Amino acid sequence: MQRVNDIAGITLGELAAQYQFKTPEHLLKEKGWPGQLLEYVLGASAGSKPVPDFELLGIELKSLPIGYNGKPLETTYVTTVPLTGLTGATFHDSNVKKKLAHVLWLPVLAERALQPIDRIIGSGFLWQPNTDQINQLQRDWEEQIELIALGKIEQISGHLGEVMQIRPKAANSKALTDVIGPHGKLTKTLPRGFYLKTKFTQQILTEHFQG
DNA sequence: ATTTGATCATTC
DNA sequence: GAATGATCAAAT
Repeated sequence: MQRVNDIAGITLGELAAQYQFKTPEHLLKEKGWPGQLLEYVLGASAGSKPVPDFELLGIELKSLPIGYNGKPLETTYVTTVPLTGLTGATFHDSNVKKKLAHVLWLPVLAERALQPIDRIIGSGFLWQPNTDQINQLQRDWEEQIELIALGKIEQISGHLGEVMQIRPKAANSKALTDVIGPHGKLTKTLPRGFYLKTKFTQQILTEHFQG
């Protein structure tokens, strides 16, 4: 947290310069750059291993793009949606619950008009979901996972879920992976991910900075 | 080929 | 303008 507090207020460009990290002109082809820079600087176990960013602390790092109004500009990716082997799956054992058990939120002023290097790092904070938030996530998880388990994934779109939605998460719209089909047989579909709606992350910001 | 880091861009 | 759907690079 000391390192987090040390970088609050400076720009991504200044931080990248200090660590001799590359600085793209735009994020058209390096969409993950802000997160990768922050992981590197804060000492998160690099790479794309399916474990928490700070493995020994069990803490997940999430950068959160916000606008001049302080509100989130984008939904927040959580994890891949399991599309097979859902028999007996429960929210309690889900990757969603594990990922969100302990999060280091790091807001970044990231208006699109600002070049990536001019985006300003905000005040990061540790967060754990409260009972209400757990319950909201569980309801959304169960509703949507049930549809998938019943072979109805094609009925799922981004409008489902009160605070957490399922959307494509793939190289492109032609990528395919296994899924439970309408008649219980495996078929193919676009890989999906769970995303937190901005309503939810905004609530987290509000309760931290005003609560 | 998949997961993680997300943001871009079109649609509503 | 917000939300959904599409997409990109690195790491494994």
